[in-house]
Amino acid sequence: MSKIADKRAAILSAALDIFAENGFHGSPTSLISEKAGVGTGTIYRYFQSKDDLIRELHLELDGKLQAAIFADYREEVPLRQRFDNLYENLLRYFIDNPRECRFLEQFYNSPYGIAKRRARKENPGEKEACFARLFDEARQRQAFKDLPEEMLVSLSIGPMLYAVRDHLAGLVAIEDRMVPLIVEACWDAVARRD
Amino acid sequence: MSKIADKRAAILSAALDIFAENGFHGSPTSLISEKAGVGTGTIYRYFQSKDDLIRELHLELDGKLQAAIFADYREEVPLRQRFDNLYENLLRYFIDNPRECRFLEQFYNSPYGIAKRRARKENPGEKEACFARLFDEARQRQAFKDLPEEMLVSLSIGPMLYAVRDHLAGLVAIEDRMVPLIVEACWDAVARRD
Amino acid sequence: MSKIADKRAAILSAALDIFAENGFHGSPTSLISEKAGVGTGTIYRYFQSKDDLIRELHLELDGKLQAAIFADYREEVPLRQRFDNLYENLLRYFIDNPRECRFLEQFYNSPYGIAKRRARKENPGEKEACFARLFDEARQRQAFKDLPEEMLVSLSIGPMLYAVRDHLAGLVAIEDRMVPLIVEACWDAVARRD
Amino acid sequence: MSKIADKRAAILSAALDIFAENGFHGSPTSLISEKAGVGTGTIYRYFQSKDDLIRELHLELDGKLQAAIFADYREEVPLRQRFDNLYENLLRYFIDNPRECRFLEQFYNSPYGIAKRRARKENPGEKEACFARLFDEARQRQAFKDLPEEMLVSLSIGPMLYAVRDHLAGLVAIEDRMVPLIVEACWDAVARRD
DNA sequence: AATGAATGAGTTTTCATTCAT
DNA sequence: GATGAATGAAAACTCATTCAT
Repeated sequence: MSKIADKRAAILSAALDIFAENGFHGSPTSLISEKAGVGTGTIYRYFQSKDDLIRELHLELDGKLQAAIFADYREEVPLRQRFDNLYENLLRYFIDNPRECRFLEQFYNSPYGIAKRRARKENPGEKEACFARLFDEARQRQAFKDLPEEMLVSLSIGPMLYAVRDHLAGLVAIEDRMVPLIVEACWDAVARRD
Repeated sequence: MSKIADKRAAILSAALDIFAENGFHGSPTSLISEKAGVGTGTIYRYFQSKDDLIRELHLELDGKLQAAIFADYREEVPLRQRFDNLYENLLRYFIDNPRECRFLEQFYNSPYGIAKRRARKENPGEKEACFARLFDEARQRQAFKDLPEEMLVSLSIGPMLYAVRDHLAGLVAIEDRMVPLIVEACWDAVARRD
Repeated sequence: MSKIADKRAAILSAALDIFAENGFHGSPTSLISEKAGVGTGTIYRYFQSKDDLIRELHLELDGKLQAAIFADYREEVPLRQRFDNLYENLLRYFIDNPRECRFLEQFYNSPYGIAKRRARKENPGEKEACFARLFDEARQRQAFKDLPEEMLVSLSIGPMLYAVRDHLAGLVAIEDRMVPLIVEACWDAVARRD
Repeated sequence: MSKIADKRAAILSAALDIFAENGFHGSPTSLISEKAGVGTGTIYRYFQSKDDLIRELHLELDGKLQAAIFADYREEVPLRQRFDNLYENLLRYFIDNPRECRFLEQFYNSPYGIAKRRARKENPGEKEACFARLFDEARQRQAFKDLPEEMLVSLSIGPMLYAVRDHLAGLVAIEDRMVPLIVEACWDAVARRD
């Protein structure tokens, strides 16, 4: 790891801490540079602006998140098993990485994130495609409710993300035994009842 | 409607517009007063500070939201009917009032809102109690999954709020025919499968 | 006393209280009108501006002060007796009227007061003339130090005003037995030593 | 002198000028920064707030003042000589440094200064102790009037400070030959008459 | 390349004054 | 005459960004 990468990484890590704690607007760049152990000007050698730093941080975290979710993904296993695998990975990643979760939550609720998601919808990546295939297959098998694919994604991910949000806010406690039940809730939300 | 209520209402409405659009921090009070058609100082005749304005706006909207949800609520109808009634009202309110939805989403994700929700958990109001009774009854009848009440609330409300969030972001379109299906998704997320 | 005089007097009294407590700049006119029990606009029916209110209040208090000092003044008694009489009256007035003292102290240290005193020097009133005669007589009799009259006034009044200032600030306590000693200090400051 | 000291000193000097002229409340920070030739934000790099700037400026000036007063002080010379030395130094310092005098006058009449003086009374520094010893010694020798030490300080300093105040206001002119007479007035104010 | 002092536009808030009622 | 709601200019202070070193 080069010196350059070190500084960049230090800035991103400090930014993550502080954004997760105080939000984008409650986080002066001076605080970030201080926590990162670099000069205030140094941020601007690695990032064009604070906004750019936020977007780059998102890219970084989004990559890690996808890697975590798809770490042990296998297309060939049965549908339900694939679903459970993805959602459990997602849930565990957020529980284990609260800073990342808070940042991403914030990001996707901000103008930055809304634009990003719109762009991604137009131009989906490999992982999104994988997700889409899963939901498409389920729909074709009549396993899911008769709703558009994007709606099914929202509905199935909602239970988990709300549970995590309240867990991180200290309003509920997700214990280990609850993990499968939460994943089940995600499936049940979109599964067709017989 | 008196003159006094007019100004206050104009400020609250302008603030709602602008907060929903730009977030709390992206909304200078000068923009709010301009949009409300009042002087910059006038905001401070009705609200002690910008923070106070945010909190008062929340109170206002929270009251309206609760009124909308419980508009036609009847304790005596069957459990599932009560559930469907509440969740459909909630969904329709947010679809019909996107500014309110965005504001509340933001509020409950901010330090203000997290504190508020903690306080409410300690000291629940009448409506919360009503909600709690519903979930308690369902659990006693073994209708819901074996999870703490708060977790069930998070899980059941998540599908809808995520669907609405994406709808308001323009990523999916909630059509009228989907409303019962979304409500069903909320129920299914927490219902016990036989 | 007419209604009109009542309101005016109420405003002046409230202003005195608040100026003495908080200083000119720490005293919003709204606070003054509230304490006076009148509308915020009413002040501007009796006074052209806040500055004007301050100047008028000064005039009022200055009149009262002079009346108090000269209440029992008699030109025909011996010099020293006249001096003691004036200075004791002054000291007692300030001890008994701390608000007035604080206001006047402030006033004479402000741009308003400095201009006022310059004007008065150019164009002395009856009481100033009386004072001047006293000091003039003393100098002619070689009773006072060889200094200009105004300087003698400053030197002789300084001990008392500093003692009162510190008394009102709570740093020293002027007890009754000290009054003659303080007056004596004023005399001694300017008296020629033999 | 480093660059950093330059800016700080420029701000303090500009602030002194403007405070002395217009008072604390009549001196916007924007005026200070403009006069100092720095940006508006720069003040806040060196001082936490305007209040802090005022307090720091006081500390600076108070230090200089004490240094000037005690520049050639010697404990071993006779009492009267020590007194004359201190008071003449004080007088000359104020005549030579009118801005400093006006600032300090204002400061000690403001809430800042009153608190400061109370604190100093509780917890006197080295110079105050020196002053106290002088007055104590004088009282034990029956040289001074039978009054508490603090009162003697007020009475003895009053003549000079009033004379200086009126001198700086342009109402009297202190000429060089008057200096010993003014110092004598200070002594006479508190000295016991035989 | 890295720094961090300096900047000034932009933000919240106050308050003397006005004017419609 | 009296009111007090409304005003907006002006104040203190913040912080993303620049640039000389």
